[in-house]
Order: sequence, then structure tokens, then C-alpha cells
Amino acid sequence: MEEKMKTEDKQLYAMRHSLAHIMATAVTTIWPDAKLGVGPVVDNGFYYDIDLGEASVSEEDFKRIEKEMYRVINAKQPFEHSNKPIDEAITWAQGSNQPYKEELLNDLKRAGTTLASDLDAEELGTITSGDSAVGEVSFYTNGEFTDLCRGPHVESTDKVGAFKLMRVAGAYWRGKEGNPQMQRLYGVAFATKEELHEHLRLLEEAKKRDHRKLGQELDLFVLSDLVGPGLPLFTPRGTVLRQELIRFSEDLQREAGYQAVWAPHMTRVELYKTSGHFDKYPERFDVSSVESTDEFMLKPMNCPHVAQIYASRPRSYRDLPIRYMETTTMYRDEKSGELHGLSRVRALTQDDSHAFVRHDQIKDEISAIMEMVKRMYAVLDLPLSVDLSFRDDSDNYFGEKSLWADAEKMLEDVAKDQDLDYKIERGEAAFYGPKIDIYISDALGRRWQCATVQLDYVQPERFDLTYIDQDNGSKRPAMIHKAILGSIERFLSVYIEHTAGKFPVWLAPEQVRVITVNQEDKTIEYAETVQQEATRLGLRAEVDNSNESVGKKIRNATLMKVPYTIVVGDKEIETNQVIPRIREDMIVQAGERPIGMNEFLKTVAHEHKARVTKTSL
RNA sequence: GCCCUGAUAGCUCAGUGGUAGAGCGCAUCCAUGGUAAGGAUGAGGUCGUGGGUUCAAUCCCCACUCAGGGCUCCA
Repeated sequence: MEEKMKTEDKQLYAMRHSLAHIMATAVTTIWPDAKLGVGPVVDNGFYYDIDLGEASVSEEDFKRIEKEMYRVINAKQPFEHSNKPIDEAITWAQGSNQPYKEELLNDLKRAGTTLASDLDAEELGTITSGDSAVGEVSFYTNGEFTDLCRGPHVESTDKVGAFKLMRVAGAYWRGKEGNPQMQRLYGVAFATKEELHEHLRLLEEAKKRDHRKLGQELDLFVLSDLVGPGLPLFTPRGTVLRQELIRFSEDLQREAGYQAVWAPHMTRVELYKTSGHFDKYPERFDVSSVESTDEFMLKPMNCPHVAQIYASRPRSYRDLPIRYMETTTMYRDEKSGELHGLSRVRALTQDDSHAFVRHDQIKDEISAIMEMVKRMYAVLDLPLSVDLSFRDDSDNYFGEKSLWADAEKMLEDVAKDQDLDYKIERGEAAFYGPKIDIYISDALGRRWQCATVQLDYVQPERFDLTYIDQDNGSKRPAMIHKAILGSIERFLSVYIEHTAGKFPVWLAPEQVRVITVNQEDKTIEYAETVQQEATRLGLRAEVDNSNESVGKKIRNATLMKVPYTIVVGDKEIETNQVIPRIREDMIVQAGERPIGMNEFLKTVAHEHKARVTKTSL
């Protein structure tokens, strides 16, 4: 990591890391009994894990801690590096009553201190002894506070830029569930005040765009205690979004030769015992039968089911590739604390597909899938980046190593051919094969995994899938799993926040709102005629003839982020022309232009069909 | 699952050991209004659920459920 860092990144890293020490200095000043865990740098800031025993820190204490931190900063204490022999370091930890540090040091000693940098960096946090001599560990001291630490640090405590303590959270010691839980104090930090303010502004913006808030405001989905956690219900408006996205995905797949199939949402558990998923997947919903002794489960994925369709009859090499698609819901019993709005749910819908291919067809098939992915996200205006998720040396994977190497090479070849911006992640593969994981970056610069392509030699083996080759021999096909949107629910959570609810016309639940100037019969009649014509053209239009002022009705349409609003009264009835009010993000040329009502509707219908983001009006 | 915080009207939230309030929304009426909030009146709450303390609990205590922030996990 360090060797790739630019100078300014290094400087910022040192600032954040130094702030972690300064915060620990402040905390140990206020609570002298505080036991310290680790205090590393994270995205945008730093944290320190502390254990106050019976006491606890709350966010109300932040003022006090920050005040103490400023005292340390203003004292301009130099950061001084020193090395201690390991045994002396352990004595230090015992003497200063720091059991967590002592544990780390004992581990370092056991591993041989010079090996420290090869240990799991996360497990050890910042603590390694990379810069120290054999048998010694590295320390940094500022003023009265000394900490086991590899550095780097700024020269003195006043050179740390701008920071703010953000929150306190629980965290297990060394990230292991069985370990004692400590309190993690998070802060954000930047080189300048301006950057800090910009970051805080982004957080505010993210809060405003939170899909749970917008889902409520725009009437897209609801949660019901009676239905249960992690089981969102979609309103008519939210369902439009789902269906339009699914239609787009299925259109792309149909063009690429995929055929729709359908599988029930539950199965005998034997299916999953055969596929090998059963033991790897404890988060399943069991379903019991009153009528038989069979054990059932809800499907947590779709591949084993679809494999049975392939297996239902003999296949010839001439038949391949066989491509099945199914947009279907699967059920995963996520732990309650892991659920989050639409992004982590217990019933998730995927635009799933499985292609059964000969070995010589794999590359072309994966390339074709990547083309679909690129088209989808170009239309959705979301930039992509790609991880190749490969296996590591552990034995968590099924299948022969040579096949894996072969499969991984094939995925990398496709990534190269397609000129994808990719990096390789070892240890991130599925147990049955390597993956191409596609990430999208949203308007706030956050990165999310949605689409995935997975190459699988294991399930064809487990289900004994075959085809007859030209030499009349029985051969094993490969299976290619893919989802373009991934989970529709998770995709929507990202997309709602990306667009802040300002959906392009083709996705907007309501595309045109017709506002009446008064409640006279002829006005309402005219508005309804416009709505009917819009519906005839395949558009989604609503009439607002409520007993409110025009200003109020405009405001309501604006708040609902409706792309086009038209106001109708005597003028429009007479001329059959309107000046549409266009949502500002879609406007290319400024200025209001009158347009014939029919031409207006036809233009919107065209924009809907072409799935464009901007308007020609 | 674990730690911390929370739950009061459809929504956003104030408040109190002596059974409740605002704004928005909703309903009715007046106003017939021309591009981001016209006016008046009214309905609407077992204060998340169960237990405990108390003469008395929406408020204090405990448990549970759900939600939020994290941890862990995400085939």
C-alpha cells in the first residue's frame, strides 16, 4: 500500500494517524484507566478502539475530548520515534496497564518481530515493527503519551490539518465476535478546513438522498412490522421502477439469445446438498411440510434449479450455448443487524441468468455479457469499474486447481480484450468459480457492486451435466452465471441515491402531471383527455384537479420530481398548445417554448421509448 | 447475532410522574385561483408490546419487537 502512495496521500495518512494518537492522548487524559486497542487510518479519517471498563463514552463527550485534543495540538508536541526490545515493550504494556497492547506484543514476539509485516495487517492494525531492528518494536511518543506504532507521523501535534469527531460505535477486539466489545471513536480529518467542510457537506447531501427517506417521500416502497424486517413492499410508483428496469435487462438478454425460464421459490433440500451449497450456506429459510417428511427450503439462489432444466434431456454440442434467464426472487435469512433499507434485504430479486457453454465458447459468451453490462450502465449513466475475484490458496473452494487457473486466465483475457479498468482481488471468488464483479460509482463517488459474471465448472460436475460432442463422446459444459442489475432492490437503493429521485423519463413513475387551473367541468374534461392520450401513447400521466392554488399544485409536482408538468386552462383549451414545465436536470436548452399538445406527448413518448436522460424540448 | 441510541397523530417532530401538543397531510366550507405553500373550521393518538416500581406511568426499571449508527457477515 505505502509504495503506491503519492506524497500528499502519505502526508494525509500521517495526519490522520497522528490524530488517532492525539485522540488517544486526550482519552487517556480524561479517563486514565482507558485500555487502548488499535487506532488505524480509514477512509476519510481515523479511529481508535478503547475500553473504559464499566464506563462508556457517548457522543456528548466529544466536546470534552476535542477540547483536550486541541490542548495537545496547541502544545506542538513533537512525535518522537524509538525502538524497544520486545521484552522491554511487553514490560511497558504491563506497567501501563494496557492488556490489549500486551496481547499484540506477545503475538509479535511469537511471530518473530521481523515477520510482523507479513502478519495479517488488519488483525494487527497499525502495529508492526517494519522499521525496527530484529527483536525490537517501534514506538512513537508525543508529550506524555507513548504508543506502540509503526508510524508514519507528522513532526509535531500541530501539523494535523482539520478534523471532527463523528461517532462512537461498538467493535469487537480484533474484529472477532467472541472477543470483548470495545468502543470505537471515529473521526474524519483532512489537510484543510475547506476539504473537511466539503466532506461534511457531502455527508449532508448523502443524508438528503438516503433511499429510505426518498422511498418514503416519493412513495416508492414501505416496510411493515407485520410483514417483517428486510421484506420491503413496493407501492405502485416503486413497482414501475422495478418493472421498467427488469424490462430493460430482459430486452438486452433477449437480444443476446437468452430464453426465459421459471422455477418455483422452494425446493427439497436435496437439491442444495447435491450442488454443495447446503453446507456453505447456513442463512437459509427452512420450509416444513405437513403432508410429507420431505424437508424444503426457500431458494437462496437460482442456479441449481436452472441446472435441472438443462439436465432434463440429452444435449448436443450443436445446441450450445443454451442460455436461460429468470428475473426471480430469492430468500436469505440475513442476521437482523445486517438488514438495511433496500440494500440488504431478506427477499431479493435478481435479473439472473445461466448460460451452458462448450469450453471454446466461454470467452465469447462472457464478452457478450460484458457488452450487455456496458450498455445497461451507459444508459443509466453510471460509470463502471471491475474487480476480478479470484481464489486464494485456502481450501474453501471446490474443483481442480488447474481448472481454476484456466478459468481465471479466461476472465482476465476478456477483461484485457474489452479494455476494462480492472484489478485482481484474491480470495473473493465464489466457492465454485472465479467472478468478474462490476462496480458502479454513484454521484457522491461511492462504489457499489451490482453486476457479476461467474464462471463455474463445479456445478456442472456436481449435477453431472453433459452434452454429446461431435465425436459422440460425453462432455462437460461450463456454466456462466450473470446478473446485470444484481439485486433489483440493492440496485434501486444505489440508483435512488445516485439520482436523488430525479429519474429519467423512462423510469419516472409519473412522467407527466396535468394541473388544472380551476375546477370547471370543461377544464377537467380537457385535462382528462390529455391524460387519456398520454396513456394511449404508453405514458404514465396523472391529473391534479384538486381544490388548491396553481402555485400549490406546481409545488407538489416539483416535490414529487415529476419530469413534465403542464398547466391547463382556457388558453390551452383554445389553442391546444402548452408550455411544459421541465424538471431542471433534463433541460439542454434554456427558455420556454410553446408546443402543440399532441407534439409534446409524442416527444415524451419517444424519449420514454429511447430511454434518454435529457430532453429535446 | 453483538455494542450504542431511539420508538408520541398518516409524515416530520416538541413535551410531561397526575392519561397530550405543533407543522405538514386528511375532511368540510369559503375563495375560481395562471407556474414552488390562499383562508377558515374539523376529524384523527391504549404515547411500540408485555411486565415491574408507585396512590398514580406515555415519562422511572426490566424484557421483547422494530428502527437508526457501528462491528461481524454478504455464496
